Amino acid sequence: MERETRQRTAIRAAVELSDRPLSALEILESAQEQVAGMGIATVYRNLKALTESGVLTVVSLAGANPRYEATRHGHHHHHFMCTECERVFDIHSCPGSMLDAAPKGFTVERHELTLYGRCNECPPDAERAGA
Amino acid sequence: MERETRQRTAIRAAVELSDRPLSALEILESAQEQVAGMGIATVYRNLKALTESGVLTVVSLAGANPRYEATRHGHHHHHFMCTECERVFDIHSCPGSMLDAAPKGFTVERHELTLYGRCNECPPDAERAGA
DNA sequence: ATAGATGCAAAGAGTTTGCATAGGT
DNA sequence: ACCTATGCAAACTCTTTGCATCTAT
Repeated sequence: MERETRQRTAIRAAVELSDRPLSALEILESAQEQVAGMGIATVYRNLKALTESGVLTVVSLAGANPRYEATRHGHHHHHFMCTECERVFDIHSCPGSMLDAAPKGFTVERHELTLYGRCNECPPDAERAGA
Repeated sequence: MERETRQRTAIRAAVELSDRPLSALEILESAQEQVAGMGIATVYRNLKALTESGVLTVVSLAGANPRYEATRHGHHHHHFMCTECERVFDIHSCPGSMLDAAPKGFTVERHELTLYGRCNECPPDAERAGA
């Protein structure tokens, strides 16, 4: 990662200016607003490079594609995924405890907690039906 | 899902007799010990049918392929994935609390917690180096 | 006998990679 | 000018699907 290309700048900006973790496709669409015609391969290559250099962090989710966020959000947190719009949001807390709940002889290195539900823009069905 | 074929029986047995959740490939390999030449498509088709009929449950993991387990383990639990051998194990506890940690206006429907580390057969590097 | 299930191979989604060319430095 | 980064397309992994054939009932 040695050159400051328009593509790299746009990709980095897309992630760093977002208030939530973005998927590769969301990043492509956002970055294409700055650099029309950008290819998806460029996004993946840069996400990989920026992740390896520590600028970005991968957010792995159960049953969903990876999302990417700026590492500066880097204080250990978890995520919420909306089951309707599939957008992912940060949540700033952690069950901290119980991480020694693994069987004897097992060593816990890290953990991922993901909440699933409806975000504030996608009200649950009950609410849509009612008043 | 109407017929009791040798393939379906072997697939179901593979999952139900396992003490941990298995991936589609692990299930194929296990089931092929009973029915040589079984195809992976048959595994996927049966996993889908058995899941829809409630016999099996999908275990979605962050950053890994889905695993499958018998639904009878069905008392809400979480999982541990070994970062060395990639096998997944059940852990029978849950952070229960903090599930209202989502932002205002968000509704939590469910959650997934995954621990990552070394299982009892894959000791961490430190331990391998030392005595 | 009949209709669901299987195996194979092709098709899809998401991601990675090879190669010629464009573009930062 | 040099060499990294890009764009395109092909390759890859995991999963799904179409189709002819097999088989449980």
